[in-house]
Amino acid sequence: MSHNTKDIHSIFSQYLSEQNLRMTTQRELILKTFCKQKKHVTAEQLYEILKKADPTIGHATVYRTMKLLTEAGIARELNFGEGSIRYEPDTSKEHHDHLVCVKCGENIEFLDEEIENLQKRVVSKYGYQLVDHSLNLYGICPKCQKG
Amino acid sequence: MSHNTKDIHSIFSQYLSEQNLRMTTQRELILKTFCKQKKHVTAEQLYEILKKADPTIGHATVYRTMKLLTEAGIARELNFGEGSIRYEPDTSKEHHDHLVCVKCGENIEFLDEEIENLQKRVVSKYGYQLVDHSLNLYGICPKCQKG
DNA sequence: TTGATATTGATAATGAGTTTCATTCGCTGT
DNA sequence: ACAGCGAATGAAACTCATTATCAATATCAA
Ligand SMILES: [Mn+2]
Ligand SMILES: [Mn+2]
Ligand SMILES: [Zn+2]
Ligand SMILES: [Zn+2]
Repeated sequence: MSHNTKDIHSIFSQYLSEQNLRMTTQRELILKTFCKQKKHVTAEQLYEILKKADPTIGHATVYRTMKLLTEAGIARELNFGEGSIRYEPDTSKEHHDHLVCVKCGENIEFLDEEIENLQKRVVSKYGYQLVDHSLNLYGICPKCQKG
Repeated sequence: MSHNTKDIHSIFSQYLSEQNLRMTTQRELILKTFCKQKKHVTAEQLYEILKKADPTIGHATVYRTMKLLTEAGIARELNFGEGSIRYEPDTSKEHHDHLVCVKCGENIEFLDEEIENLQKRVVSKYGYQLVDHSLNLYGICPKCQKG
């Protein structure tokens, strides 16, 4: 269920060759750096981190590559309504949704099988074919409730 | 449970006076026009509609007013990941979530009490205090499945 | 090694939304 | 009706995330 870096690298390579695209040193670096992140990062945040390893890397290349990683099923886009997209690895763990603190941004990943199943029930009730879903719960974390 | 236009107007008036703000002809027109909409509109779409009634109305006024209506509890912001915010009346019906067709944008409003309750269970499990939630299901509608 | 073509990074452009600011408006008291 | 003051407006400039353009460069199959 969980992939190591090598697996992910070959998943990406394969995706690229299927699309007649090429593996490059920039794409390798971005993939490696992205996978190392512990938190959900925006493209801009990742760009700042990448500049330390390669100061010549381009802004647009990071955006372009994150889009490719998403298409390849390696990254998942998260929209917490902040105005920018965050990314998380999509292959390293099971699907999950997010519980986000509106004060400090801290967030918890959860998976509720019952909710997942009920979502499927809603979708089929209306004859839709499920493609994706986005469930974000917004609240105040225990720490921020005190402060 | 449901409000008519007059109710909503007085809700807005009251909110404005509480905040030491003023009712204006622009705000009245925007409120009236917004409430007439059958679909979820973006501020930009509403601006285009409003220009027909008042060609002098300003872009910024529409954005500013939609924000006020949201604060007043009259409008609700929806984020379907399209890059812009849509608005729907928040007082005219019960809370609901959305099932959106990724092909044509058609969307269905649904309310699943079981899902709502399970969400509360998740939030309290982690000691958070629920503020809001956003559940969007993305799929392909029956019509688009054929095409 | 070569050549076709994909990729890159600098830069300009886009699009949603916000800020600024001089002018106008709404409201309260006269 | 009138004055005065702060709030509101519209035009235009601005911000911020993201995308498009394009000349120079890198990749890879032959
Ligand atoms: Mn996550
Ligand atoms: Mn709705
Ligand atoms: Zn917090
Ligand atoms: Zn459809």
